[in-house]
Amino acid sequence: MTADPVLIYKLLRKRFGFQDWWPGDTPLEVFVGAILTQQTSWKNVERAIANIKEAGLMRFDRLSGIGLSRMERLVRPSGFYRQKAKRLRDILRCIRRDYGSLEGFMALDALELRERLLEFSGIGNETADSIVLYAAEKPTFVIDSYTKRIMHRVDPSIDEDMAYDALKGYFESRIDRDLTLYQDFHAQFVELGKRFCRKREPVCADCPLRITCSFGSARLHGHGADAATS
DNA sequence: CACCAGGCAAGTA
DNA sequence: TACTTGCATGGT
Repeated sequence: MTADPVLIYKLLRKRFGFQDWWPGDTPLEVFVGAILTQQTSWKNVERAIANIKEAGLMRFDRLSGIGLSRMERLVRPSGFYRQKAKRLRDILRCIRRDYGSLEGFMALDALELRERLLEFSGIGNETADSIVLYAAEKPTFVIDSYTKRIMHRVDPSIDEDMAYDALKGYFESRIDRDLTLYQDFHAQFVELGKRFCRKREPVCADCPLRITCSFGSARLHGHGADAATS
């Protein structure tokens, strides 16, 4: 058993391949998606994003200026629509007021950008990091519930309730700060989590990665010899 | 029917 | 700090 992030990434990458995750057309689309996907399946978020696009509003100068009721109508399929509409609109207006454009805001360095994002109501740790990593494209490590669950199963000494910044630091101190690597690593965790590490998924105590026992042939955690060497 | 999905914030103790 | 509740739709 190991909790070495570098090895875990190699195994996941070999098993699932490069993910090319979150390929939004624009930084704004990624930004909007990051907020709308909170506690919501991506499928529903796609509907909301489609609504915005079809209305010709997926442009910062337009979306930051629409009314609250219209925003509510647009994002309704993503759930929590009253909260999300208000928060999204407030955030976009604030960025326009203080930075003029989304690019101007995204031009802040990663740490500064993260701090500014966390000041907004509606943006917490995971959403802030997702925006920095996938919209602004600056290397910061994203932690989500899958990451915590998987790491806990890989190494039970890692508490599933571990503080966000602590687990984030765990990865960032062990992996080179590379944009594509950080983006793909998080994507790999989500892929593994969705398929083999859901809440009620049985834990396999015999497997080095304690995820499940039904991984298929291209073994991630192989019972055989190549798990730790490939 | 219950439970979950790529969280967050506000309130309470 | 730690725990609880509200937010709301859609899928299994």
